[in-house]
Amino acid sequence: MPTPIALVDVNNFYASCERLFRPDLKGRPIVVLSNNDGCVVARSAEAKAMGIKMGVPYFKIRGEYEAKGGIWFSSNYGLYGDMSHRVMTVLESMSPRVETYSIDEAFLELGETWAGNLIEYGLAIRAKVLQWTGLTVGVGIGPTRTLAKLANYAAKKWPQTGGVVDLRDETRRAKLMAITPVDEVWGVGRRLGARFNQQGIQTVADLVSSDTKTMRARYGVVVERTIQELRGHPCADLAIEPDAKQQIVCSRSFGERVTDRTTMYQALADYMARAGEKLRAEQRCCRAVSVFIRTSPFNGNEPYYGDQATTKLAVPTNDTRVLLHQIAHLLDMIWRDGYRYQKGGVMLGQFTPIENQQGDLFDTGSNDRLMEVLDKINNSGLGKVRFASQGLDQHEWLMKRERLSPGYTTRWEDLPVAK
DNA sequence: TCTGGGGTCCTAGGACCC
DNA sequence: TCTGGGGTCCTAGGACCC
Repeated sequence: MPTPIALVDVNNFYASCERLFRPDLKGRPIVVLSNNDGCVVARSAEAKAMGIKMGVPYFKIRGEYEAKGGIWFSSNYGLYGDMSHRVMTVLESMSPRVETYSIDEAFLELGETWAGNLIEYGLAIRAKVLQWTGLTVGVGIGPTRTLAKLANYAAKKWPQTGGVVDLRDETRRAKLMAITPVDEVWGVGRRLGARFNQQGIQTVADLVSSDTKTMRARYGVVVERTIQELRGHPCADLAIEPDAKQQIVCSRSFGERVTDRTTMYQALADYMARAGEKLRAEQRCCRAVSVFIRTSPFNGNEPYYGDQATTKLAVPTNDTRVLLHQIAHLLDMIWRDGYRYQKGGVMLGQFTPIENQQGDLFDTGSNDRLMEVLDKINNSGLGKVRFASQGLDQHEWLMKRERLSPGYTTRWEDLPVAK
């Protein structure tokens, strides 16, 4: 019998974070929008009940939604990141082995202390997270991560479970699977779901009872693993230590269309500087540097254009100046006049550890100190040092965030005041 | 007017090597 | 007449996740 695993996630995470500091919004529908206030990326229970769909462009629902009293916020990742950290800290106090899976989810290995009493354990987790952070979590328990995910789905779907479901019992599992659509399974997205349906696989039970060999031949090894996990055979361990990143991407949709090369260059320089910071935080150097630009794929009235260009550095680097230096010739390779660009970005890849760098014979000296000082200043919260190529203005126009909530937990000036 | 950002893994095919 | 087999690395594309 494999060690039981719990999947714990925060209900309506972003929307709950916003409401945490705005008790006056209790009972009101809340949605949080993506960057540029584009799509709906999180919904409160009330907004879900109104039928607001995940990922829908906000302008399509705005009129009706606001007429019905709906509230919206721009994404406040500083706030969500900090609240996430608090939740994870509580979870780490409840289990010695925790895998942070996303900003609002974690897998916990359940030790012997709690064996046989896992519903109570789940309830204890909920109570403690609520008391310490004010956020409500759901808990799904099973012998594999995929089953823990499924249990978590059930805990959300049926409130009478009290927010905790244990799927270690096979009879219970079979009952749930028989009534759960196959596309609720972790790893089955829209496309696979549609192909399964076509093949007569409608429920999770249908998938579990399918022939493994046939499924592997038809859909590949990922689907085979999913089936094994649904049968209770673990195919992956908990990833307690996150794997080193294999690529770093910094990209944004623009608040306004970009039509001149100089502006595009500044935007890319801005992303590149950010990518360099992330690279150094990972303690890595990179060899591959790419930039990409594209017009909107949604605008039928304009021709679409998008392309990317990559260069391989002779010597791996994490020096922002070297990275910035690549932009001009990469942009030359793909820039076309006459288009209204909607998005641009940079990518870094082919990483090597920082400590065993091959020295550059012709290098005039190490730049480590400069980058270190730069990062320290920029992380101090006291001010920002920028490269000239990023432009002198702060390009606030690059991203729209019309309704950004305060940094309640991350800025002294924004601390909520108790009355 | 208005459609996110940042990742992962797998597979197939081509280049290249011995 | 007749044209290997096995391996690696890289890239592009497709699928998925939150």
